[in-house]
Amino acid sequence: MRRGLAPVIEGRVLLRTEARRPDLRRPLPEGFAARLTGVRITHVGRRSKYLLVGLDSGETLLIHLGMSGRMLISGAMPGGFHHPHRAAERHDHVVFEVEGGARVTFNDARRFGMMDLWPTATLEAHPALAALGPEPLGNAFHAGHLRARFAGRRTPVKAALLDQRVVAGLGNIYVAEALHRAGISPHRAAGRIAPARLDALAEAIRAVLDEAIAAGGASLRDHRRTDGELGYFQHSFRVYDRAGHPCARPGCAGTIRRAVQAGRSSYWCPSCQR
DNA sequence: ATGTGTTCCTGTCCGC
DNA sequence: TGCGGACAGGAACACA
Repeated sequence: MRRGLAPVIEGRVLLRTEARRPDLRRPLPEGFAARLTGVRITHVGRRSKYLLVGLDSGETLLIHLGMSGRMLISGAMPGGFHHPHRAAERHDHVVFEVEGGARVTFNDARRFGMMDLWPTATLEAHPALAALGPEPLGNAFHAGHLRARFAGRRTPVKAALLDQRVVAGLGNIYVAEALHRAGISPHRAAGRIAPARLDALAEAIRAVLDEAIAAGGASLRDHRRTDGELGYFQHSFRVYDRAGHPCARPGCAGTIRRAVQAGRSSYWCPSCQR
């Protein structure tokens, strides 16, 4: 999403912002639309699952998509193309009009998304960001980090990887796919994984995320790219949403299973994930 | 401290 | 075709 938005909005002025309802999951901050009108977007960044839109007003707009949130670009598109604006649709909650003719619409059927404004100077102290673990694609994330964070923990590794304080930005799909690639059962206690297997896990996490980003994400139901197109990483799933199918690992004769852990579906191959 | 279960909201799919 | 129930990519919160 960041890669789709940056070429369209970075360096441009927000001419007008319309909040079509006062709240998403939580209330929008005081004066939301006014604070996002007549300000220039200096930078489009990301931390974990939060989009960070830096403004020359000294504030940063934080955006989380929740489960069903989309950021859709219309009007002036990257490369000088023009895509007609669409009529307002159900669940279009926030509309950004950008200098140069682009419009960005935040649509979120389930309204689990969030937006907030926070001073850029103290951004890392924002409650949603302060406790986050390292970026999985950054240098601070490696097997040694997992070893330290998993030490002594008896919680299933699936739950530990979904904990954003351990490593930032992994969701249910990418945890399932990474554990399968690393040959680790989602039920295994986090503190009982041999160091060599943590090497494989850290590498599997990076590989899954790299491939998923290149594919534009996974569009199972709700996810759309900023141009409205589907991502296609779902075609690369080896276990997620594949209960009853044969394991994709070469030479493995297992059958993918599904079980609920901590309220979320887990998918794994009992034969090659231990 | 560390773990699990519930909740927010709407849409879709499946079985009857 | 209609209806009820299960389920959905997240994360805050209550509680054991």
